[in-house]
Amino acid sequence: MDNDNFFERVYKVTRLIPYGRVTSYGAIARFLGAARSARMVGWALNNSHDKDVPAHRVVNRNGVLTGKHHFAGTNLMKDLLESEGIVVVENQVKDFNEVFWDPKDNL
DNA sequence: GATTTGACTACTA
DNA sequence: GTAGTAGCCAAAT
Repeated sequence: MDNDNFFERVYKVTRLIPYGRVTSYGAIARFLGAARSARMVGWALNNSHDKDVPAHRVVNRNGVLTGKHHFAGTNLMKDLLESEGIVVVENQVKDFNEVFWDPKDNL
């Protein structure tokens, strides 16, 4: 099943992120019950290369695109976010609190 | 099987 | 408000 692994769970939640919205690693981790495993979320997304996971919509709690360096292009993450209507300035999401989406909102 | 790492978060100075 | 350190859990080597 795709729900057996922690990774798959992260992918599923990340895929639930609506258009023009972003979330934080901690939010996803907490939603999965691994409140203190935010780093695991990042690691899971690292494996999401083969998955259809919008990892560019996941940022740290500060709204900073910490993982942009892991993307193919340096500005790929920023470009993707801006394409969704999200304003990104200096690798940081503007109005992060407004575009922030919590997985709990899906419940 | 033990050690290191890693796209984080929270606390403390 | 900024900077540095500690804690955390799970996978990779």
